[in-house]
Amino acid sequence: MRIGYPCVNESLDCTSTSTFRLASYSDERVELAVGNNLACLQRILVYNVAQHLLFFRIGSGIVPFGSHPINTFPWQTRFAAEFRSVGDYIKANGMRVSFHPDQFVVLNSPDAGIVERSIQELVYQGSMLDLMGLDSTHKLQIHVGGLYGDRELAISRFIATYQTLPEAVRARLVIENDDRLFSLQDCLRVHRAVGIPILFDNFHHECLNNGEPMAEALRLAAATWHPTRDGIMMMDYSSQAPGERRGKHTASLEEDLFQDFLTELGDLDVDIMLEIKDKEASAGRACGILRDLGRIVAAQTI
DNA sequence: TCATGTCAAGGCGTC
DNA sequence: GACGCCTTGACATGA
Repeated sequence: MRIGYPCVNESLDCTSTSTFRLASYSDERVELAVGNNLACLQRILVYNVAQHLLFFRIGSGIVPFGSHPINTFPWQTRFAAEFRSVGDYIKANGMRVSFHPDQFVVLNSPDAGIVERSIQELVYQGSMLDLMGLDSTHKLQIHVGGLYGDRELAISRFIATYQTLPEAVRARLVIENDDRLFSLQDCLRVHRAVGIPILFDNFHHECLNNGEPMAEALRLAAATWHPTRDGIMMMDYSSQAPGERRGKHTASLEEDLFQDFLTELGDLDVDIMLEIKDKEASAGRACGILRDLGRIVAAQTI
């Protein structure tokens, strides 16, 4: 079991997603930004290893306009050594990483242009994992997409598009149950059609479900992951922000709720991404709880 | 220097 | 049809 947090480290004075406006695009700015972003990503990973946080979601913006036609800078070759170095570090420390493309990636859109741009974005993000030399246990995480007033059609369009994806994307793509449109059961239908693993989100399941108890839902989702090809299940963990709109993520880990969740989890082995606003602070606390429970080993002193 | 508006990209729900 | 929300930081501009 690994614990992680997404994209941003609040303790370090750098960002791995620095960018600029499309209107001020230049190859020089791409080169500068990618160099800075990869250097910061490396620092974040070192920090994470020291804290024994071995799961990390890399931000989509490592390469500004990475899938936009304006970007013709050969960043894949220019930064091949840096990507490889990051990947080597990830492997050497037993880490696992993922990407979560933004909401603009909608594979089941009725608009062919949106689908094409979505595929290009997935190809871009998958190519970074390729450059890092990381296998198909490191994932690209998306939602099923929009409803467009017809659930059946929306699901069938996702399945049809999925079957046209490049193998490098398909091998890494996973779908996450969301909090408003596509429940775990919807994702299971997609899984049964094409074999795609389901990245389970406990908080979304609380918001939208078909009556499955949490423990059962976890096991249904975990069974969609092929042990060698996909690795153990990745999941997102969060809880409701007290007093806020339903579906809003909590600002800080509520330890009693996390303990309750671990009871539901039982002996299931998963990698947990804490989608909680204060990032590595809460991830560190979760790590401490699991260490006390003997679920993970203590961090190595370097 | 600081505050604030804005940024490639989608879709849903509300009014 | 317009707008806010998701979720979020940080770029870019103007005071």
